[in-house]
Amino acid sequence: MRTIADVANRAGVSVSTVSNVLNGRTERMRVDTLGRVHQAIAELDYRPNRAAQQLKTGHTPMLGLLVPSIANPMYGYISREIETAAQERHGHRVLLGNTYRNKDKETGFFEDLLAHQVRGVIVISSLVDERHFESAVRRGLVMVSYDRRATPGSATAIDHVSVDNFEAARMATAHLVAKGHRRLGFVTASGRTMSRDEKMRGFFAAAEQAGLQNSSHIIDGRAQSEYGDSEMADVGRLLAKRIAADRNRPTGVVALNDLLAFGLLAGFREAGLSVPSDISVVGMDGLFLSDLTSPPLSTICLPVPEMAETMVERVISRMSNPGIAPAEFLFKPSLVQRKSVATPTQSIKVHA
Amino acid sequence: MRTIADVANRAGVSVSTVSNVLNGRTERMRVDTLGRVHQAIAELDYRPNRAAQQLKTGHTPMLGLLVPSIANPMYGYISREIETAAQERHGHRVLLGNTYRNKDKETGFFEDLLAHQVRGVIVISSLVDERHFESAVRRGLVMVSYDRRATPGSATAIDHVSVDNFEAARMATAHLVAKGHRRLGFVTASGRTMSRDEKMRGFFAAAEQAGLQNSSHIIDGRAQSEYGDSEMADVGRLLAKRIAADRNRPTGVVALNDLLAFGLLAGFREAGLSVPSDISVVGMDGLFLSDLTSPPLSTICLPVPEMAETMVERVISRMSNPGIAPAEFLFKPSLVQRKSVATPTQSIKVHA
DNA sequence: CCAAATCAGTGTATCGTTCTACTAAACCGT
DNA sequence: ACGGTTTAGTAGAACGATACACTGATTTGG
Repeated sequence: MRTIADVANRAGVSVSTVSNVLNGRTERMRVDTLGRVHQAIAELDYRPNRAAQQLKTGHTPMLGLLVPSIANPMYGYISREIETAAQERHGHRVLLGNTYRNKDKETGFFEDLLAHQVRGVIVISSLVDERHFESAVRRGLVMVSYDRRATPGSATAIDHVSVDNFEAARMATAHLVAKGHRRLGFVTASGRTMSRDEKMRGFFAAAEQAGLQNSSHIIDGRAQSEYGDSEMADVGRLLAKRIAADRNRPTGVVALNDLLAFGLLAGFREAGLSVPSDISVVGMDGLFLSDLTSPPLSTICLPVPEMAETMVERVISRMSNPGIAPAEFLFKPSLVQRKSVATPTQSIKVHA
Repeated sequence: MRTIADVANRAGVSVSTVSNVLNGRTERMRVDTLGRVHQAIAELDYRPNRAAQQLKTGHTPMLGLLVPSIANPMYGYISREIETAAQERHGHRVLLGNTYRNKDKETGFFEDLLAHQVRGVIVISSLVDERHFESAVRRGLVMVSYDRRATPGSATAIDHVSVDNFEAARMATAHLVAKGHRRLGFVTASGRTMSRDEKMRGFFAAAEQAGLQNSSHIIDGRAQSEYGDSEMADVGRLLAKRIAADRNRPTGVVALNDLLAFGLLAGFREAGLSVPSDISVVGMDGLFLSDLTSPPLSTICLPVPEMAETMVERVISRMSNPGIAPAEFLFKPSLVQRKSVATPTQSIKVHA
């Protein structure tokens, strides 16, 4: 590895001068000196050692990114957008970690980031209890959290970026109502994420608005694990069978997310129920895969690239300017109608 | 941030001694000294500064991971297994990059890894032309490449870990043959990955073996981009329509990968063809999603966790022991039969 | 009982940068 | 011609760890 001293030698200047050109302090510098330094850098194919820079300056162009599981297509999508924005727009690399929604794994990742002097981290879809974030934030981590709302009581300085989950579920539910459904279900894996709670509230709000509070229910199933990707679909499949067996079942259901909806679609098919003629389904997320199911899934689409860009922009600007107060960013979801929702038939109990 | 000197002060020893306990050189050390150091570390909540360690030692417990797009569920799955193995079994963190199968992005990532003194990198599914790897390897990167075979001529010291793609496609094709299919297609997005070439060879080998070389064809379509996740499915959908319109179409097709197969399934459905009664489809990858399609996809399953573990084990051991010669690791795929393959009906041209 | 060996540490140069404080030369105005 | 500015750099002390070469005390062997 070449060092700054090699460059200085070859250019016939001091290391200070090389450092100055490296850091753009070229105002008081003769053009030919500048030229010689640039040439020496090129000839030696020199690149500054980040570890040394970091030791000296205390920071490094790197971001942490925590996801429950990168195998989950939704988190994969978000992560791609985040990494691309961080890299292309801000020159930052990203350090990825799967947390499996495990508190110790999250804490361990924060410790490592701190040890590596990485000061910015984006946390995707963690648990409701955010107390283990506090210590890390107090020790200097700049954090933006996705898919959670700010906790009113909490003093922890964290940015929150999220889709309006209440609105997302409300829209999905209202869509079903508009299509004539009067018996509704909200299908979810039991778990403890904040977005889930918001969505349930949105579902009930829409049901109530339509005067359907008595015929609207939560249908939930416990997943094997908390982070769910294949598990999420498994829960959907299982619940579909439970729903199919219920002679008083809803005519339309909204699923916690697309993955769960995929499981639902598979489960209904296996149970002999056809979507949408026997039962309507609407998902949430807007995965590209939701266009490929049978039938193509009507879903609530999230503005992922915009949210990703906001998250990256926030961590990076808050790192360089600690004065910026943490804020909350709520994005609007949108309904994409495909083929999994229809007007309910009268012959609902035909199967019972 | 606490430093090693703070710990030394509090424990009443020299920094050397603290460094010694940090690095496990405790043989010649009185238990009480060791105890005092440990206590001081705990009391101050001290963690060594990685940047300083790195500057001194020249390495850091970190790995690079390059994928075409982490939004692709297959790469997400592989990445999750890699990150988990690296972290849990070797204490290494992973630096992720999306390459979009772009040479400059790959090269840029290598440069950054080198600048950060990260010496190990796993490259997932890059292009056939690996010449831009050479310079990085020469400059010290320990590389393992996934989904490519070693290039016989090349002297570049790279490990290759892959599934036996030839065998995978051969198995898929043989499965179709065993079910009675006599007109076969291999559906692919045109692109220039090495695994694609291997798979095509496997397809033809199986066809020839069955004496079907004259009724077996490649069906390919150009994708919008080279890295394809949603694009891959789009190609499948498009090609499905082309196939459906062909009165002399194959009765069974094997798809380059599951994502393409998903597109195929959707496309056939839209074209009014039913799988498997009108046409059989077999995928490759064994994504968890392939169990959720309609019909559930018969596919060739890859031993992802084992391959991921091997990749991680190889980078890490080759980093610490440069004497180890690069090698090639070929894993065996396995057929998982689901519902997308059936015996061809006689009434093939019913639709034409 | 004394030299050699062992024990239990310690002093300090070093890794490759950054950046503040300094300086030597050239240029002014009077 | 002289002091003061400006210009165009340079010297060197950090940053926080590591590890080689050392040392002063204790133990051992003959």
